Amino acid sequence: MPLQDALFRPVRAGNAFEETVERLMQAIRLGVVGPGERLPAERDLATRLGVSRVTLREAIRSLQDAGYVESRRGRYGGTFVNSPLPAPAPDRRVDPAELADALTVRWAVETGAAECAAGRALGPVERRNLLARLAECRDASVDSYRRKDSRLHLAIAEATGSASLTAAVADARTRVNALLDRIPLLPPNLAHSNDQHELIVTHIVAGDPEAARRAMAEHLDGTALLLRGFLS
Amino acid sequence: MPLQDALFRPVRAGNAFEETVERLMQAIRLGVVGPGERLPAERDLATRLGVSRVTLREAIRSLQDAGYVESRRGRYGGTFVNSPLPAPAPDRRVDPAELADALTVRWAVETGAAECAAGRALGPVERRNLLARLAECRDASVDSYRRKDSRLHLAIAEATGSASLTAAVADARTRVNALLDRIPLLPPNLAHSNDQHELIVTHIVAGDPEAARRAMAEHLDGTALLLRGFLS
DNA sequence: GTCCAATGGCTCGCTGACATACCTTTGGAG
DNA sequence: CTCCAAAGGTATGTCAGCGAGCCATTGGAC
Repeated sequence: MPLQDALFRPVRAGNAFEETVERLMQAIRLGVVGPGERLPAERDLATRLGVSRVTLREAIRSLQDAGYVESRRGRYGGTFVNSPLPAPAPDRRVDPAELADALTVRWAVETGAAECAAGRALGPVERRNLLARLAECRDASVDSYRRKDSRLHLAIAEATGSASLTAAVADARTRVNALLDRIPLLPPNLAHSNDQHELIVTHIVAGDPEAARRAMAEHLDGTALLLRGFLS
Repeated sequence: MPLQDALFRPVRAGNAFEETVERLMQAIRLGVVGPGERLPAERDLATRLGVSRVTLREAIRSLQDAGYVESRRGRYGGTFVNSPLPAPAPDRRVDPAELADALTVRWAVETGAAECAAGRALGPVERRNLLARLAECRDASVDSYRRKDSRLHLAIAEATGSASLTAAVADARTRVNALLDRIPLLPPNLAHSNDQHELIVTHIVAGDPEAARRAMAEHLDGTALLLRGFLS
């Protein structure tokens, strides 16, 4: 029974160390902490992540070894994200079930987020955040595009005011990004994406939920088609 | 920055024992394992949940103490869900932020699931499952209504074919159900719910994503309104 | 120049959780 | 009647992860 599989899924996705590495990688790959920027201090971060400082340090150490971050001691020191970032790990085989599953959740949570965000009265901070991310996306280089794109989508999720929904969008994007890393990023697609982004944000800012959701759905369908085309 | 709060959230929701208890309670409260039914065998369940049998047994023990299950030894023994179930824990204060957050995720994932399910070619098993749950819901007593209702909504999520989305819907419902337990369940609302359920399932079976989504949105808005009315 | 607060780096003992093995109970098969 | 497979019940040694404390380094404030 698949329902029981969904409910009796593992309570832990891995050991504390592995999950911590995943979280930090997620923050870096989604551009939440960009190249050159600093992670929160170890003591603070360990508390937020609910792991011991020892475990967090092991995780950071493995990111250092992989070339993602560098640590500096002393006051005003910290752990900084490298620029440029190392290339993602080499391709593994893609499980078609994982592809379908990831695209489905992504589609559900992101269209929901777009519609939700458009249905709320946005504060000036949220509105400015959206527009800033949109602009960054338009100006982004091919190298940084995936991160800027993710930041925009996360800004939309944030605009719903729901931390859980934001987290869900982040997780969904992380899974889809891992798949996107296996296919080429072509400038025409990129330009098309930017047009769609503009449309989505416009509808959200204008407070038109239906239109925002439709624009987001179309945008996501584009990526999904691309992925399915290259990977299956 | 709220975005970092969402990403640097705790890696563990509690210790292994607590999370295991939560999972089992979730399965029982959502009606995935109904009164009189048997949980999977300890060795099997421990493997699926990714915890040791010792930890699982501690969790089961605490459910026994709370009156939710009973264990019998010997072949054809096992751990069985009690009937009737004990009343849920007494009311605690409701955090308005938790209310808003829970309703937002629920709305996003469930409308997404409904639309997604309607957009797929359903197999005969899925179709029958949907209709069976719908019927059960209609015939349900006030006592068992919440469980049957949850089963129907989970069946819709299952019909998307995505295990992750199903899990997300289960989690969202668990949170919302915890809130619903604090307000009265009135027969008129129940009848109205059933009409909406029928509409939703009809649209899904007919393969009309837009309509399915709209019907689900309306259904969820009803519950949300009720909750907000009673709790804030 | 000196101080010091904030940061990363390190160590050690304690506890929760795990893997594994074995024991006990039960009810149907033969 | 006997046997035994499948289930719950128990005991033990090991280790990951934690908490807490201390050390080392750094650069701005004064």
